[in-house]
Amino acid sequence: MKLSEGVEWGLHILLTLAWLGDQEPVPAAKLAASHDLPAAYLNKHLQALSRAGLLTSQPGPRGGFTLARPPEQISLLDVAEAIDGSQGAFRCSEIRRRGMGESLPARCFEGPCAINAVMQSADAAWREVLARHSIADIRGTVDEHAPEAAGVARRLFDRDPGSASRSRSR
Amino acid sequence: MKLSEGVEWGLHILLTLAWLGDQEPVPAAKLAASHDLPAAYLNKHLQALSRAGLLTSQPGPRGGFTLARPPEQISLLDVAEAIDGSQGAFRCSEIRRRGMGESLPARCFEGPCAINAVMQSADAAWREVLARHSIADIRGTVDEHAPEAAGVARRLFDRDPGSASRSRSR
DNA sequence: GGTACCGTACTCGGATAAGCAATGTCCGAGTTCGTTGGG
DNA sequence: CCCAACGAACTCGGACATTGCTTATCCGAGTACGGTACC
Repeated sequence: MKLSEGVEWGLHILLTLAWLGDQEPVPAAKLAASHDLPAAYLNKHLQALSRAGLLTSQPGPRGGFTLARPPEQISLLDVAEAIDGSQGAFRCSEIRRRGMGESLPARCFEGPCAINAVMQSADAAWREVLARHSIADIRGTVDEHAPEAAGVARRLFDRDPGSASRSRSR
Repeated sequence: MKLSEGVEWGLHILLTLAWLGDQEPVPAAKLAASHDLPAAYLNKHLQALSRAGLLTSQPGPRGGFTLARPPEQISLLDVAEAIDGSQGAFRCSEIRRRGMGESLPARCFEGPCAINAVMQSADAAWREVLARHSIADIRGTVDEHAPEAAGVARRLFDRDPGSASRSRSR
């Protein structure tokens, strides 16, 4: 069982966008540079986040990606499902019906497979934890232990309020 | 994120062995036939269960596999980890340190990555549910909804107490 | 001077290869049982 | 008749192909901006 590493990338990217806190689109190339990631591949995951409605994309010059919702309304589960798919880890193939199961009456299979039931409840517990935490929560925790991080992010993307040469600095 | 389908196989096989409830070894080929599974591949997973100490194997004629512990002491987590590995789903690659993270002081990285912390707690919740349920619990649930299943299993493996031609029936 | 048009540069978006782990298969080492020959 | 040695069959155990999915990359469609020609 292994989660796609794109989930980790997506979470860090969304955290970075949450730090910027505005609606200026950020191109994928700059987002990739912010964490030293391969730009072409990150683009793929950004599209998945866009399709899931977590990011809004804008083509053309001055285009890029912005958060589609406030960070408080984006849970870690949203990100994980957007990138890794919403299917649970365990998929019951009903092998209880095969082999010796074929000689059992149909009423034995009316209820759900007991093994599957426990596995699904474990999956639900996993999702429940992820749904409880939002990107804003992560931002809060990091700001507590590393207050400098938010400033570094804003400076990297020319969002420093102290600099007057912001609009046309490229 | 996808769990190996071998986990499902292993759970059903262990459930079948729990129904037999004795110490007579059962060869892999018969276990495979009981659920219509490819024998050669099932053998691979049985070896994993054996290495993990959940099954004991015995070579030679009249050899096979037996439960190494009573079903009450085998949790679903034991089976999942034996077959799919004990590594968690999320693996933090510390990308917070790369890119813009390089310009942050070292003290920012003393604490664990906040994203990783939440993901690990979700994994812990998943494991906790699986650790709470044993093979014996599964057997109890199935016996409740499908009481015929245990008998079919015992008959398939010549464990029917009513038949006198048990010892030398082959 | 103002306005409309055009070319350019930059962006996302999806279609297209490469690598690797999970899946699936096979044959050899080891052990037990039945048989056979001898005492 | 009893015992010991031998051969054969059956089992697990690990080494060897193959498939599918994750990872990785590229180029094309579309858009906004800047410059230029015209009114």
